[in-house]
Order: sequence, then C-alpha cells, then structure tokens
Amino acid sequence: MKRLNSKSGCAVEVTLSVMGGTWKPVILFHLLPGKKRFGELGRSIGGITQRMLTLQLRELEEAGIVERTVYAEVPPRVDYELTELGRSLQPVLIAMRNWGQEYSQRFDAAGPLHDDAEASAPRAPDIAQKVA
Amino acid sequence: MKRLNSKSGCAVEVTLSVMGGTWKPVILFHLLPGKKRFGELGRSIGGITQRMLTLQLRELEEAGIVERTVYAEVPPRVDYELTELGRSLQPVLIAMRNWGQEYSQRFDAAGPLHDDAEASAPRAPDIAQKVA
DNA sequence: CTGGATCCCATGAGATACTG
DNA sequence: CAGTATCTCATGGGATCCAG
Repeated sequence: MKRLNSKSGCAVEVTLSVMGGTWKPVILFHLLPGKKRFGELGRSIGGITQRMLTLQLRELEEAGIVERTVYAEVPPRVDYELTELGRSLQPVLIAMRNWGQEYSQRFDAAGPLHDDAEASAPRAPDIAQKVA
Repeated sequence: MKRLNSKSGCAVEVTLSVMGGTWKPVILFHLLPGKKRFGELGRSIGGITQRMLTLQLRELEEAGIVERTVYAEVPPRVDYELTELGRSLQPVLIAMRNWGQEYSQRFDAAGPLHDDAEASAPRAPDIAQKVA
C-alpha cells in the first residue's frame, strides 16, 4: 500500500495506508485475542507464506501496530502482540468480521434465488459456495 | 484481491475478497452519501486514474455492491450507487474513517481533513451499531 | 463525458531452499 | 523455530491515446 496522503481527502485512506493490503487485516484479526508466536500465527491464518507473514509483520511493526518480542532462547521464540494503537483497530476488524459473517449467511443459507426476488437482490458472487 | 477462502477461518477474509484493495474502500466511502457520476467520483477521490476507477467499479458492480446506471443521453451520463448490500458495508467504512481521523489527529495534528461524506456519515457515536 | 485499448513498470505474492 | 534469500509470475496501477 502506498499513498498515506490524507491531503487528498478522506480519512479512510489513512487507515488503508496502515492496515491496507491482503494480509494485514487478517493478521491483525488473529492477533486480537492476544499475543501469538510466529508459527502459531502462520498456522492460524493458513495459506500465508512465511515470506509474506514476515514482510507484513515488519510493516505493521514499523507502523507501531504490533510489537515484536524476541526471546533469547533455543529454539528461537518470537511473539507478536498488538500495541495499544493496534488494539484501537479492533472496531474496524470486528466490523469486517461481522460483515463477512452476515454476507456468508446471506448467500450460504439463501439457496437458489427466487425469481420474484426483490429489486435490489444482488447476484450471488462466487464466494458463496466456498463458504462451507 | 484473491483468496476467498474462508475455510481457513475468519470472516474477515470474506469481507476483504469483496472490498479489499487500495481503491475499493475509498470508492465505497465516497458513495455513502448517495449516487455519484463517474467523473464526480473520480474528482472527489483524487489521485485515481480513470482506468482504475473503471476497473474497481466493475468489480464492485459484479459483487453486487454498487449499481451502475447508464442514461441514454448526450453527453453520456453514468452514475453509481450503493446497493442495499453495499450500504451494509457502512459500519466497516465508518470504522475505517473514524480510525483514520483519530490517527491523523494523534500524529498529524496540523492538517484537518475535509470529509465529503459527512452528510450520511456523521462522527456521532450512534454508528457503533453492530460493532460489539 | 465515460470509458476502452495499449504499453509499461512496480509491487504483491507464491514456491523453494537455506541458516542461526 | 523463525526467519532470509532468490526466483518467478500475476496483478495493480500509471500514462496516454482513442472512441461512442
């Protein structure tokens, strides 16, 4: 993500410049419950590569959203935790989760569309099926 | 955006698959107050190219988030409006805007942001809605 | 005015292998 | 375990020109 301009107008862009991108919101969401180790985080997210996890965590750390703690142990242990600033993103993340849940329910439980459906009835996007 | 997996766990990914990316949240945010024409949208966003605006709007349309209306006039007139599903994203967008505003205040106390979605997106506390 | 068509570059993102 | 280091490919995204 680029453009933390904020000069161009809306505050949404500021937020996006910090937590925008494919992985950051997911990572942050999985950190909401509390600190997690690197591998633990990777497993709970699923589908993310070590490389991306590392890169995104570094950016989040740099933005002051997460705190990285390295323990001088063998085997190595590193954990990541939301800072206070990071925790302040909770409303955004929760709103996202809530919408995703409702959206899934809407198209998962709805079944085939009635043809007398209401005017604003959206076409079911491709995600619906995968939502087991 | 890709990966509509949701099988890996969290609903956040579902939301991201619909409104993820650099421009979609900004576009949606600027559509909150009501329908806008193509050029109008482009101007209010600022910094987006016609190409990206078109592409992103097409994807949003396909996802059932925005509705595109073409008027058979000369000069051509096309406007975009949030569908009911699109409007249901408001809590997410507002949460993003709120966070961006606070963040800006915290670190950039100098520059006030103008907010053209103020009409339907008041900073009032009543937006807390489903954000439990 | 609203975009479609092209060209082109930067970055996101996956796969794999290697290391302190 | 928690990363680096490469390599590679796809996509995002910008610039410009053209068209109904």
